[in-house]
Amino acid sequence: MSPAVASAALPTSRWCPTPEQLMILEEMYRGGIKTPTASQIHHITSYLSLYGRIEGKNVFYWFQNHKARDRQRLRRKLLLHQHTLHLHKQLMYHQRLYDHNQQSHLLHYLDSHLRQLNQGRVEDASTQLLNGTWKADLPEIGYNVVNLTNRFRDRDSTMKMAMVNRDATSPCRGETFKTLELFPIITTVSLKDQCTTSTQVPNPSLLLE
Amino acid sequence: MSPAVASAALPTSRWCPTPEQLMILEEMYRGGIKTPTASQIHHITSYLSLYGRIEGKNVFYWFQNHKARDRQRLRRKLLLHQHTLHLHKQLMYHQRLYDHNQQSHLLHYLDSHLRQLNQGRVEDASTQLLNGTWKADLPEIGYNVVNLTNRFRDRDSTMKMAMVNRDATSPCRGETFKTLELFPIITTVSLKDQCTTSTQVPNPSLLLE
DNA sequence: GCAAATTAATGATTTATTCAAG
DNA sequence: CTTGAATAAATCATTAATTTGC
Repeated sequence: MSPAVASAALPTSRWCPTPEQLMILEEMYRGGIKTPTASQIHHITSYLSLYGRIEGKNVFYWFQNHKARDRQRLRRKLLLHQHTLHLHKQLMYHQRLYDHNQQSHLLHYLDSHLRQLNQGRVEDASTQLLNGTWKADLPEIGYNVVNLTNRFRDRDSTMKMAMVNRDATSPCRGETFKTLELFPIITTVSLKDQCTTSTQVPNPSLLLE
Repeated sequence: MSPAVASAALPTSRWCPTPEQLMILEEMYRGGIKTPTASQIHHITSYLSLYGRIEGKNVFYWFQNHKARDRQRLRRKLLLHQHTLHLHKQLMYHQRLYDHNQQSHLLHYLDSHLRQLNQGRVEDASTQLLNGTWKADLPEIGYNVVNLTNRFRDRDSTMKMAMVNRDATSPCRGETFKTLELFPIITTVSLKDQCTTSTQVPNPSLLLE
């Protein structure tokens, strides 16, 4: 209970660094001193005594804690980053499902259109779909399909198995709506009838050489 | 079908920029030229002719396309960022549920312990839980509860309503396991009985002043 | 504004791990 | 393989900072 020998009234139970001491310690840490040796601790202590009461163990503990908490902060940051990556993977997976679903709808839409166009002819819509001749009939839709297919193929190829061998008109075993709820981002696939995409010759007047 | 006037055999149907041309074009684009004027196009074209066959319309189209695709990339990046934010919110929400669940288990565990300790006394476990006197009986658990409570409070306060007024022993309406699956981060709550916390004097030999 | 209560920060301690020497 | 020093990690405990209710 009684304070030590000749020390003045200092009932504080633990060291509380003065701002100057703290500043100097942090500067030293930044300067590269992470685990000071005994003699370093001794020197630092005697130097910091100029700014207030301090013991060697305080310096020792300070560097110990500071280093540990530095690492801790770093680790936490890393973990958060990993979380983000993990979530990003999930995002990609769901977007994949979502895109596939969009593509399915588009193909379905295309198919019904072709059926209407082709009624009476020998070649039916499915054949047209397979051999690609439908593009001539509905070029603007063709563009969108190609576009979607490309985007679909571009994504990272994990979870590939989830996408193959699926009926074009069936939803992805019910996961579609969950996806839409979770990620309400709309991949704008314009289906409006802007049939003016004929391959015209470009004619900006300034191109004449 | 036939090639133009005096041009040598060049059956290629479309312009294919040489690496040098591409580099120069990109440099110009980065330099600020997004939609070059007619004269600019003319100059660029004549300059790039040094590196390979090129026409004014190629330059024009290149800038047109590059600008558009730049915008597209930007838009995609923004969307992705929004996705990440959204997912991060979800993470926080689920972690919140997860933590609360942990806390519930801990409280339940604490409660049963106190019931055992208190059998025969007037003050029952629930009362002890409420007024805080249980900390004297089980200090090491108390610390963990406080710790968990702190972490629990730390999170962002969206979805706060989901957490309040919940029975300490009931799971969070079944969402708990989903959370655990999605985010397998373990909040290590050590419940071991280390009651040997006598305050020993630290003794690294180098600390003697 | 202030005082009590709560929360965050961090000093101090203990425990676990690593690694070199024998 | 064991030992022991060094130190990293985990934990405990106190103080600074803040929130909260009046």
